Amino acid sequence: MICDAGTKARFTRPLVRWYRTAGRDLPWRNRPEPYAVYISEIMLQQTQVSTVIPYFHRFLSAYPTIGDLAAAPLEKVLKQWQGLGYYARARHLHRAACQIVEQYGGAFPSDLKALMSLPGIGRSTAGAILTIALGQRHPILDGNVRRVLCRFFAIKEDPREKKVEAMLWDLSSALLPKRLPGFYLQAIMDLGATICKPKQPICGDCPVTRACGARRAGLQADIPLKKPTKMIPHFDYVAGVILSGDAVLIRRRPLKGLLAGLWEFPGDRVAEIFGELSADESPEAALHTYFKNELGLELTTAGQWMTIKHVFTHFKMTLHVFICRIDAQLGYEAPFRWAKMKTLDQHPFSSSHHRIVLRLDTLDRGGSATLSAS
DNA sequence: TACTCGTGGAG
DNA sequence: TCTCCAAGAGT
Repeated sequence: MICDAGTKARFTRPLVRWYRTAGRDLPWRNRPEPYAVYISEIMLQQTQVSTVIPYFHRFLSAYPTIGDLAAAPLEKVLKQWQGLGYYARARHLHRAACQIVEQYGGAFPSDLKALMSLPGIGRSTAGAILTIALGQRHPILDGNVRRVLCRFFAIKEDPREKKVEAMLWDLSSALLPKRLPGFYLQAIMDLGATICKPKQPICGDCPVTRACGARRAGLQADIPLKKPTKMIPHFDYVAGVILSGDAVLIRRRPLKGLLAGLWEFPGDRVAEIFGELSADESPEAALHTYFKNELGLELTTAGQWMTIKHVFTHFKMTLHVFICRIDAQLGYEAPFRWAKMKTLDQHPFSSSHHRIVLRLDTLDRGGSATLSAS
């Protein structure tokens, strides 16, 4: 794919002109320092702008500088991240902040390779930070740029193919203007987000519609090539809300894997508790077996208390929740903990388990309504 | 290369 | 209700 000077001019000039009037006013654009741009770029990975905005404000308020972030315990950072998903981002963010403080004296690295060596920062994120915040000139290749370039240059091949991806990086690099490259990067991302959308692009409002290859060929809906949808499995999970006095039993998930480092109500996958062969056991029986095996606890539950359906990236979950009050508050060791009801919501929970926290909170305030099912 | 890793909004 | 998917990176 060639990109001569004329093509470049027909793309970048109208785009930047369009951005001057149609660009979005986003909070991190008022804070051009590397730290704020860094936080925004990490939060925006696979996450929509409208979701990120409130998190961005809260995060910057809690941790105004990279030093504040590095000094905070990981668990507090995860609490700030609660509900945003992809929690490895928060763990990497915290680790990277510590590294920047220790290795660079708290000054943000201004070198692409140095930045990319930090956890959670790939080529695109590093390029965006240096270009937008420091005025350097690096290409990016995120979902917006990939889609806009595939359409503008009418690339019909699969953009996830290594060869095509390399070509897109080259194009992204070749199109970078010498003047105000950071301005241009934000322009092309805005175009992808508001005009050149995945579905039903608004070609009539596009500043480069006349030179767009896909538009000319009428292939806007077919470019970029979509990957075939894959069936994802469904699993049944159980969780137990164990109350004793004014405390609740919770458990911290391991620091690797799904929802790493978050707290949850103890339980497991039903098939994991019984073994794969006996899948027809009831969730309630599974929960009893789990508590007997893990904690030597004989539960008495009165039917399902909540049912929570949740969809992860690669599987669907039905979470069967049971509630039970016990007398003795046994001193369980990590990763288990008895949390006072009032401090429960200070722990970071996954979205599905946080729904249990909220329900528990209304029950707690409600006073005597206690353990009735509904 | 292919899989893992969340969530909520839009249509 | 179902499907798609949003400023990717790590393994």
